[in-house]
Amino acid sequence: MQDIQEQASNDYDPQAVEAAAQRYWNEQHAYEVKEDPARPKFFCLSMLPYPSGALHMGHVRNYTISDVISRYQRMQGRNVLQPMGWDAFGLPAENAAIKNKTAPAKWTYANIEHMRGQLKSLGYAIDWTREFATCRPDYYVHEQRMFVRLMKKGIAYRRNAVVNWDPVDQTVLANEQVIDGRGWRTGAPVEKREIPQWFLKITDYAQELLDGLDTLPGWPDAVKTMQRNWIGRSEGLEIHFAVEGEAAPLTVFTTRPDTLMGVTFVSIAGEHPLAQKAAQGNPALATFLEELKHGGVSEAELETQEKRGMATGLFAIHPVTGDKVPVWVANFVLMGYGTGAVMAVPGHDERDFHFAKKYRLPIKAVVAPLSWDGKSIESVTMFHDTGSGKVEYPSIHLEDDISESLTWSAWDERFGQHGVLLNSCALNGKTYREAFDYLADKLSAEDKGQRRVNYRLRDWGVSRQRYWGCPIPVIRCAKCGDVPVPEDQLPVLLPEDVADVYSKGGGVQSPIKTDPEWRKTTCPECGGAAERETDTFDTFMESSWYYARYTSPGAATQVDERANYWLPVDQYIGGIEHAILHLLYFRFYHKLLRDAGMVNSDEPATNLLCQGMVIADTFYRDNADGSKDWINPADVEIQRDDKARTIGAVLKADGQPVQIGGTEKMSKSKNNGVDPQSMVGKFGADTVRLFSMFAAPPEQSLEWNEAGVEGMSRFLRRFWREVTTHAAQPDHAVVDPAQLDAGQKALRRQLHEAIQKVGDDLGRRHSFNTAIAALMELLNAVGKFADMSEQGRAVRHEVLETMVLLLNPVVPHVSHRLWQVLGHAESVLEDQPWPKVDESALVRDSLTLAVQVNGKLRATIEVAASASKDEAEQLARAHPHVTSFLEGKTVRKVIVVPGKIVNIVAG
RNA sequence: GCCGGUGUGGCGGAAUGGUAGACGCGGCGGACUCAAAAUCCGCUGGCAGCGAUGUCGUGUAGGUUCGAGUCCUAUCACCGGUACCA
Repeated sequence: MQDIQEQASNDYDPQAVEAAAQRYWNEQHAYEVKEDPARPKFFCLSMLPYPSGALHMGHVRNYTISDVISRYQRMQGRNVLQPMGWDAFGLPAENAAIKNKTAPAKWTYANIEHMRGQLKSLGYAIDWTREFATCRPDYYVHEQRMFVRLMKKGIAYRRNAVVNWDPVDQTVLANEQVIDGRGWRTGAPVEKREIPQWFLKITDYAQELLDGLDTLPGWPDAVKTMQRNWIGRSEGLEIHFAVEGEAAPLTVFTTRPDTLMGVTFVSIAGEHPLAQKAAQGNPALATFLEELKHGGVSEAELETQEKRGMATGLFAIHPVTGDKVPVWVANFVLMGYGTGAVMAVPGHDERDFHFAKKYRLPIKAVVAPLSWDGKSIESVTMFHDTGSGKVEYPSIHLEDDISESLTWSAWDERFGQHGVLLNSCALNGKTYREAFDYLADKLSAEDKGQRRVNYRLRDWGVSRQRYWGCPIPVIRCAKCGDVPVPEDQLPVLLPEDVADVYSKGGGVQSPIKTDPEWRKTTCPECGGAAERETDTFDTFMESSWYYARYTSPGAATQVDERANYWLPVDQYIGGIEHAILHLLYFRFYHKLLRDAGMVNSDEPATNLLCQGMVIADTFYRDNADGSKDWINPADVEIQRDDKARTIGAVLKADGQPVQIGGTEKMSKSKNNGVDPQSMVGKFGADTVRLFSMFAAPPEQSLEWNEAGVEGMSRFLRRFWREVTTHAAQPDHAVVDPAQLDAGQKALRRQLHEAIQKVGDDLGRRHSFNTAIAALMELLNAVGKFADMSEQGRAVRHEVLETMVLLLNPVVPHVSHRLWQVLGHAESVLEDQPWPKVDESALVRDSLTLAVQVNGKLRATIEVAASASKDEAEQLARAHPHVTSFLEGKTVRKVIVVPGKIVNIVAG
């Protein structure tokens, strides 16, 4: 006790406080957990980091949110699991290896060592005994075993798919490596190339993934909406168009069969076999198809490029009318989506409309809106193709109005809407639904089509032509085809010792692809010579099941029975950038685990929190050549005018001005990154944690600002001083509510209001910034509270002791020490129960009501807490500010919201 | 292009349809100090006014409501995702 009192009298020394607390937690194994059926469990999971080299503020934010929730939940009596691991495979390791001429494994392991130390300095309540790196064979062996089982089930299969090809480096490029249509390293124009790839049939689970979203009230609506749209369920018809001179029909999918009679051509993808065939005798078309191969494969690139097409010379037969319609190749039709062919209805589809106008293809109106600007429609003309090159557009004729603007000469949104059919023979007068059902029945009966549910979602391509990933456990045998590696031969090891390849300047192509020996093996079925698959898995594969592995450290199988104690995850936290891909694969893989009998839940996580980015100011100077020198914010001083507005900035080193470049995501390229480690060294982990929780609500972007960090440090020092000063005073009495005077009651009420608010903010709203603000207000209040009477000191003691507990989830090191300063034995504070609200302390004698006249605030009044609506109204109407506004007016209505406002409506 | 989100003082933000700007930063004034730092106290959205107070104000334009930062429609700007960055 003596040494505690001595230390307590000293100023707050974060380094000493944090080292002591962390040492104690380690000695106590405070955050190592086991399954305990007697207690409610809470699995708090953050997205595992990629070991890029150094912890960045985005990590700190993610893991601090997770830590605050974890510690709070444990104080609620839950058995909390908070694990950590490393998403250790990935492209950056290969890029770094090429640059540094070293092996990806070595770089990765060194980064993990470094970042683990950084994470530990932040004092997270993590069970480190469960840590793993996904690049280790004892992790990925389970992934390989699952894959060979999925092959046998038909969930994993191989087919061709298009990739970005760099013709100079002779490698496949990731979408982010394609910049303006060129390879980032070589600058060569990128080409599309079809290669065989492994896929997982996520589309078999499309409906379940869609329906499952309705069982996740704890997920943000934005994420669920994005996933719904991504899955993109649509109901429509599959329609077969016979092709003149071809045996096989052209199959299209449409959600608008009601517009079938408006089809004036059919569009197909450049890679479509029919286009390829047509090009054989058509040099112009062959050249065009060759041109379509330029550029990358990303949707953003494909969708924003100019819409282009060319006639194939082939004709399709309209399945109802028997008319001939031309078949066009169009660059916006993609082989990978649906059937690679679409029926074109330029009268009622915007994209087809623009395409038809550009290539002077006929436009036919077959659906009329029910009304136009509220006017009823008299008639709609069909198109006329005069044959002289002059095109007349269909037009709508309204009753009592003749206007040129109603033609199809320019697109109008209403052309695409449902309406009543016309110019469609037997279908005339039918609605969308009637036409849909009529055609579905008719085409099915004639074997020309059928009803179909289509999904936008495509199967998950898991092959990567890279080295630093989990080898795909398949053997290619000339005789037996693709044979899964037998389970007793797993894992297929990725060789880590490839430093030689890189030191010689190699590595642009995968070392296991360039090594003639690695692939050699024998076929497990026929025993003949065979080759291994040299592709590796997409790294989303590892990150799709890591959460489950945390529950079963050391298990010989992928997971064991412990998984069902911990799963599903109670709170998942990560960046919004993962809203679709990772979070969809994560949900999909959980269903694969379930169907393999390994887990018994349907969804992997019940609650999801998506945090925003960490951003910072940018500063630069222009170079003579037009490039920019980016300057780190730490080296810059802001200049202000007399109203505190920013007017400029100078470099601290030379005092000369620098340009201000706006606030952007922290990145190396803009040199606006702030190193968490240096911040911890300067201010301590608690201050860094406190700032990252206080500066913004978790789902918004957080602007790093060092002056703000200093403010947090100031708060902790004041809190420290307040507690140590109080603890140095003589013993305090116990609070006796009956004896409290008005000032003591007011402070105590503020405390209990804070308990209520902080609990709600941390536990339910995840509104950490407002919880901290409430505690700052409480500290301001206790700082002004000069009452040294016995009950005064007792109230102060209750406030400070409670604050230590309320702040513990955010600043656990400070709380750990101050708990002892307040006379308690050293302990794990998460085992203290969360403070309880004393309802009697919340009672108020009077309330402040806002008084409005016609919705505008005119006065505030104090009313007794027990005052009736009538009393409040009378008091409000008697207020002089109110009477002056009511002069000469008649009161028409008075709205009284108890405890809030009185609004007098007068006129 | 498409899908999702965000927009409030000089700045980060608060306000869960009911007093817009809590809390923090910055700024200004004061106390302490030989001085500075640290610390403490006070003020701080714009305009008008000595003041009481009035008036305007939540990207822009409309609308719903007794009452809108919050709900609806349109629009602009920025951010995230767009299937091989993680």
